[in-house]
Amino acid sequence: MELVKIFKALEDETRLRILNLLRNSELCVCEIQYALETTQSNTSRHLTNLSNAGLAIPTKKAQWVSYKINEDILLEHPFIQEVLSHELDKLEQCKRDLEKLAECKNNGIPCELTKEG
Amino acid sequence: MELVKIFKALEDETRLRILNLLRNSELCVCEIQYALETTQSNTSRHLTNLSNAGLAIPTKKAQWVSYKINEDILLEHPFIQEVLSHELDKLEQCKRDLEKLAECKNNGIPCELTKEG
DNA sequence: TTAGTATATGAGCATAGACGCATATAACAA
DNA sequence: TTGTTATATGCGTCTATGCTCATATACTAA
Repeated sequence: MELVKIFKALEDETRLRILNLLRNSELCVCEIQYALETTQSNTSRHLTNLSNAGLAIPTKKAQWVSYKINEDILLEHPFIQEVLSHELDKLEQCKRDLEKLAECKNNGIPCELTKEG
Repeated sequence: MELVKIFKALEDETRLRILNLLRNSELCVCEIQYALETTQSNTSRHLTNLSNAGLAIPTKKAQWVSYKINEDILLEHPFIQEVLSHELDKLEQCKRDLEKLAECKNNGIPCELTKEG
Protein backbone atom coordinates (compact mmCIF):
# COMPACT_ATOMS: atom_id res chain seq x y z
CA MET A 1 0.00 0.00 0.00
CA GLU A 2 1.60 3.23 -1.17
CA LEU A 3 0.02 5.24 1.62
CA VAL A 4 1.58 2.97 4.23
CA LYS A 5 4.94 3.37 2.53
CA ILE A 6 4.61 7.14 2.78
CA PHE A 7 3.66 7.03 6.45
CA LYS A 8 6.56 4.67 7.17
CA ALA A 9 8.86 7.30 5.71
CA LEU A 10 7.23 10.09 7.72
CA GLU A 11 7.32 8.17 10.96
CA ASP A 12 10.94 8.98 11.79
CA GLU A 13 12.01 12.25 13.36
CA THR A 14 15.25 12.48 11.39
CA ARG A 15 13.40 12.08 8.10
CA LEU A 16 10.87 14.76 9.06
CA ARG A 17 13.80 17.04 9.85
CA ILE A 18 15.29 16.31 6.42
CA LEU A 19 12.00 17.08 4.67
CA ASN A 20 11.89 20.34 6.55
CA LEU A 21 15.37 21.23 5.29
CA LEU A 22 14.37 20.35 1.73
CA ARG A 23 11.20 22.39 1.96
CA ASN A 24 12.78 25.47 0.43
CA SER A 25 15.90 24.26 -1.29
CA GLU A 26 17.68 21.42 -3.00
CA LEU A 27 20.56 20.24 -0.81
CA CYS A 28 23.48 17.85 -1.07
CA VAL A 29 24.00 15.05 1.44
CA CYS A 30 26.81 16.79 3.30
CA GLU A 31 24.80 19.96 3.86
CA ILE A 32 21.99 17.92 5.33
CA GLN A 33 24.45 15.95 7.40
CA TYR A 34 25.89 19.21 8.73
CA ALA A 35 22.48 20.63 9.66
CA LEU A 36 21.35 17.43 11.36
CA GLU A 37 24.65 16.93 13.18
CA THR A 38 24.62 13.21 12.51
CA THR A 39 26.83 10.74 10.66
CA GLN A 40 27.29 10.49 6.92
CA SER A 41 25.96 6.96 6.70
CA ASN A 42 22.91 7.79 8.74
CA THR A 43 22.12 10.79 6.55
CA SER A 44 22.58 8.78 3.39
CA ARG A 45 20.33 5.98 4.57
CA HIS A 46 17.52 8.30 5.54
CA LEU A 47 17.75 10.05 2.19
CA THR A 48 17.62 6.70 0.41
CA ASN A 49 14.55 5.89 2.46
CA LEU A 50 12.83 9.14 1.50
CA SER A 51 13.75 8.53 -2.11
CA ASN A 52 12.38 4.98 -2.05
CA ALA A 53 9.13 6.25 -0.59
CA GLY A 54 8.85 8.72 -3.46
CA LEU A 55 9.17 11.77 -1.25
CA ALA A 56 12.57 12.99 -2.40
CA ILE A 57 14.43 12.91 -5.70
CA PRO A 58 18.21 12.57 -5.94
CA THR A 59 20.28 14.20 -8.64
CA LYS A 60 23.93 13.43 -9.15
CA LYS A 61 26.27 16.33 -10.00
CA ALA A 62 29.93 15.36 -10.15
CA GLN A 63 30.67 13.71 -6.79
CA TRP A 64 27.72 15.38 -5.08
CA VAL A 65 24.20 14.02 -4.85
CA SER A 66 21.59 16.66 -4.21
CA TYR A 67 18.09 15.87 -3.03
CA LYS A 68 14.88 17.78 -3.52
CA ILE A 69 11.23 17.25 -2.65
CA ASN A 70 9.27 15.28 -5.24
CA GLU A 71 6.67 17.83 -6.26
CA ASP A 72 4.58 15.20 -8.03
CA ILE A 73 3.82 13.31 -4.83
CA LEU A 74 2.67 16.56 -3.23
CA LEU A 75 0.11 16.92 -6.00
CA GLU A 76 -1.00 13.31 -5.66
CA HIS A 77 -1.22 13.47 -1.87
CA PRO A 78 -2.06 16.99 -0.72
CA PHE A 79 -1.83 16.03 2.94
CA ILE A 80 1.95 15.85 2.55
CA GLN A 81 2.08 19.48 1.44
CA GLU A 82 -0.06 20.30 4.45
CA VAL A 83 2.47 18.55 6.70
CA LEU A 84 5.39 20.37 5.11
CA SER A 85 3.70 23.76 5.28
CA HIS A 86 1.90 23.69 8.59
CA GLU A 87 3.42 21.05 10.83
CA LEU A 88 7.19 21.01 10.51
CA ASP A 89 7.63 24.78 10.90
CA LYS A 90 6.10 24.54 14.36
CA LEU A 91 8.80 22.21 15.65
CA GLU A 92 11.69 23.70 17.62
CA GLN A 93 14.14 21.12 16.31
CA CYS A 94 13.25 22.02 12.74
CA LYS A 95 13.86 25.69 13.45
CA ARG A 96 17.28 24.88 14.89
CA ASP A 97 18.09 22.76 11.85
CA LEU A 98 17.32 25.65 9.52
CA GLU A 99 19.61 27.92 11.54
CA LYS A 100 22.35 25.36 11.34
CA LEU A 101 21.81 25.07 7.60
CA ALA A 102 21.96 28.86 7.18
CA GLU A 103 25.23 28.88 9.12
CA CYS A 104 26.63 26.28 6.75
CA LYS A 105 25.42 28.22 3.70
CA ASN A 106 26.64 31.61 4.92
CA ASN A 107 30.10 30.42 5.84
CA GLY A 108 30.50 28.68 2.52
CA ILE A 109 31.69 25.66 4.41
CA PRO A 110 33.05 22.96 2.12
CA CYS A 111 31.53 19.58 2.65
CA GLU A 112 34.55 18.06 4.32
CA LEU A 113 34.23 20.45 7.25
CA THR A 114 31.05 18.76 8.29
CA LYS A 115 33.35 16.24 9.92
CA GLU A 116 34.55 18.80 12.43
CA GLY A 117 31.04 19.81 13.44
CA MET B 1 7.56 14.41 19.16
CA GLU B 2 3.79 14.27 18.86
CA LEU B 3 3.88 14.35 15.07
CA VAL B 4 6.09 11.27 14.99
CA LYS B 5 3.70 9.52 17.35
CA ILE B 6 0.84 10.26 14.96
CA PHE B 7 2.75 8.99 11.93
CA LYS B 8 3.75 5.84 13.81
CA ALA B 9 0.06 5.19 14.35
CA LEU B 10 -0.77 5.85 10.70
CA GLU B 11 2.04 3.70 9.39
CA ASP B 12 0.16 0.40 9.71
CA GLU B 13 -2.37 -0.80 7.16
CA THR B 14 -4.67 -2.34 9.75
CA ARG B 15 -4.85 0.91 11.69
CA LEU B 16 -5.61 2.90 8.53
CA ARG B 17 -8.41 0.43 7.84
CA ILE B 18 -9.76 0.98 11.34
CA LEU B 19 -9.68 4.76 10.96
CA ASN B 20 -11.58 4.35 7.71
CA LEU B 21 -14.26 2.34 9.50
CA LEU B 22 -14.50 4.95 12.25
CA ARG B 23 -14.75 7.77 9.75
CA ASN B 24 -18.54 7.83 9.81
CA SER B 25 -19.52 5.99 12.93
CA GLU B 26 -18.61 5.00 16.44
CA LEU B 27 -18.02 1.24 16.56
CA CYS B 28 -17.38 -1.41 19.18
CA VAL B 29 -14.34 -3.66 19.06
CA CYS B 30 -16.23 -6.69 17.81
CA GLU B 31 -17.77 -4.83 14.89
CA ILE B 32 -14.35 -3.66 13.83
CA GLN B 33 -12.96 -7.15 14.29
CA TYR B 34 -15.73 -8.50 12.08
CA ALA B 35 -15.10 -5.99 9.31
CA LEU B 36 -11.35 -6.52 9.37
CA GLU B 37 -11.61 -10.31 9.57
CA THR B 38 -8.81 -10.53 12.08
CA THR B 39 -8.42 -11.75 15.65
CA GLN B 40 -9.87 -10.11 18.72
CA SER B 41 -6.49 -9.48 20.31
CA ASN B 42 -5.11 -7.94 17.17
CA THR B 43 -8.09 -5.60 16.87
CA SER B 44 -7.85 -4.60 20.49
CA ARG B 45 -4.15 -3.85 20.30
CA HIS B 46 -4.49 -1.67 17.24
CA LEU B 47 -7.34 0.25 18.86
CA THR B 48 -5.23 0.78 21.97
CA ASN B 49 -2.46 2.04 19.73
CA LEU B 50 -4.77 4.52 17.98
CA SER B 51 -6.06 5.63 21.34
CA ASN B 52 -2.55 6.16 22.73
CA ALA B 53 -1.65 8.23 19.69
CA GLY B 54 -4.67 10.43 20.36
CA LEU B 55 -6.43 9.45 17.16
CA ALA B 56 -9.31 7.49 18.67
CA ILE B 57 -11.32 7.76 21.87
CA PRO B 58 -12.74 4.72 23.69
CA THR B 59 -16.01 4.76 25.59
CA LYS B 60 -17.10 1.90 27.78
CA LYS B 61 -20.78 0.91 27.74
CA ALA B 62 -21.58 -2.18 29.79
CA GLN B 63 -19.26 -4.87 28.45
CA TRP B 64 -18.71 -3.10 25.14
CA VAL B 65 -16.02 -0.57 24.37
CA SER B 66 -16.83 1.66 21.45
CA TYR B 67 -14.25 3.77 19.67
CA LYS B 68 -14.64 7.00 17.76
CA ILE B 69 -12.34 9.44 16.00
CA ASN B 70 -10.91 12.14 18.25
CA GLU B 71 -12.30 15.26 16.57
CA ASP B 72 -9.94 17.50 18.53
CA ILE B 73 -6.84 16.06 16.90
CA LEU B 74 -8.39 16.65 13.48
CA LEU B 75 -8.69 20.32 14.34
CA GLU B 76 -5.13 20.48 15.65
CA HIS B 77 -3.69 18.59 12.66
CA PRO B 78 -5.79 19.22 9.55
CA PHE B 79 -3.67 16.87 7.46
CA ILE B 80 -5.26 13.96 9.32
CA GLN B 81 -8.71 15.07 8.20
CA GLU B 82 -7.31 15.30 4.70
CA VAL B 83 -6.08 11.70 4.95
CA LEU B 84 -9.42 10.47 6.27
CA SER B 85 -11.42 12.33 3.63
CA HIS B 86 -9.33 11.97 0.50
CA GLU B 87 -6.93 9.07 0.89
CA LEU B 88 -8.62 6.14 2.60
CA ASP B 89 -11.73 6.19 0.41
CA LYS B 90 -9.56 5.50 -2.62
CA LEU B 91 -8.29 2.19 -1.25
CA GLU B 92 -9.96 -1.01 -2.42
CA GLN B 93 -9.38 -2.73 0.91
CA CYS B 94 -11.12 0.11 2.73
CA LYS B 95 -14.13 -0.16 0.43
CA ARG B 96 -14.35 -3.89 1.12
CA ASP B 97 -14.12 -3.25 4.85
CA LEU B 98 -17.08 -0.86 4.69
CA GLU B 99 -19.14 -3.45 2.81
CA LYS B 100 -18.27 -6.02 5.42
CA LEU B 101 -19.26 -3.57 8.14
CA ALA B 102 -22.58 -2.83 6.43
CA GLU B 103 -23.24 -6.56 6.24
CA CYS B 104 -22.62 -6.85 9.94
CA LYS B 105 -24.88 -3.88 10.71
CA ASN B 106 -27.71 -4.96 8.39
CA ASN B 107 -27.87 -8.49 9.67
CA GLY B 108 -27.91 -7.27 13.25
CA ILE B 109 -25.21 -9.80 13.97
CA PRO B 110 -24.45 -10.08 17.66
CA CYS B 111 -20.82 -9.74 18.53
CA GLU B 112 -20.24 -13.38 19.24
CA LEU B 113 -20.92 -14.27 15.61
CA THR B 114 -17.77 -12.50 14.57
CA LYS B 115 -16.07 -15.74 15.53
CA GLU B 116 -17.76 -17.62 12.70
CA GLY B 117 -16.76 -15.07 10.04
C1' DT C 1 48.63 6.49 -11.82
C1' DT C 2 47.76 8.07 -6.68
C1' DA C 3 45.34 10.77 -3.30
C1' DG C 4 41.38 12.95 -1.59
C1' DT C 5 36.40 13.77 -1.23
C1' DA C 6 31.27 12.61 -1.53
C1' DT C 7 28.17 9.14 -1.20
C1' DA C 8 26.38 4.41 -0.70
C1' DT C 9 26.18 0.04 1.44
C1' DG C 10 27.31 -4.55 3.91
C1' DA C 11 27.69 -6.50 8.64
C1' DG C 12 26.43 -6.67 13.23
C1' DC C 13 23.88 -5.09 17.20
C1' DA C 14 19.88 -3.40 19.56
C1' DT C 15 15.22 -2.06 19.73
C1' DA C 16 10.47 -1.83 18.29
C1' DG C 17 6.44 -3.68 16.87
C1' DA C 18 3.03 -7.04 14.67
C1' DC C 19 1.03 -11.36 15.41
C1' DG C 20 -1.18 -15.53 17.68
C1' DC C 21 -2.07 -18.10 21.76
C1' DA C 22 -3.50 -18.28 26.17
C1' DT C 23 -5.21 -16.02 30.03
C1' DA C 24 -7.02 -12.18 32.85
C1' DT C 25 -10.61 -8.84 33.72
C1' DA C 26 -15.18 -6.97 33.55
C1' DA C 27 -19.94 -7.10 32.82
C1' DC C 28 -24.02 -9.54 32.10
C1' DA C 29 -27.40 -13.60 32.53
C1' DA C 30 -29.46 -17.51 34.65
C1' DT D 1 -23.05 -18.89 42.57
C1' DT D 2 -21.72 -20.55 37.54
C1' DG D 3 -21.47 -19.67 32.76
C1' DT D 4 -21.07 -16.64 28.81
C1' DT D 5 -19.51 -12.71 26.32
C1' DA D 6 -16.54 -8.49 25.35
C1' DT D 7 -12.26 -6.68 25.84
C1' DA D 8 -7.43 -6.27 27.38
C1' DT D 9 -2.89 -8.01 28.11
C1' DG D 10 1.37 -11.12 29.20
C1' DC D 11 4.43 -14.01 26.65
C1' DG D 12 7.05 -15.83 22.89
C1' DT D 13 8.25 -15.50 18.02
C1' DC D 14 9.36 -13.25 13.93
C1' DT D 15 10.37 -9.32 11.16
C1' DA D 16 11.58 -4.63 10.32
C1' DT D 17 14.43 -0.92 11.06
C1' DG D 18 17.71 2.51 13.15
C1' DC D 19 22.40 3.02 14.31
C1' DT D 20 27.59 2.63 13.99
C1' DC D 21 31.75 0.97 11.97
C1' DA D 22 34.16 -0.30 8.17
C1' DT D 23 34.48 -0.62 3.42
C1' DA D 24 33.14 0.06 -1.44
C1' DT D 25 32.11 3.07 -5.25
C1' DA D 26 32.35 7.25 -8.00
C1' DC D 27 34.17 11.41 -9.15
C1' DT D 28 37.90 15.05 -9.11
C1' DA D 29 42.53 16.66 -9.20
C1' DA D 30 47.49 16.45 -9.37
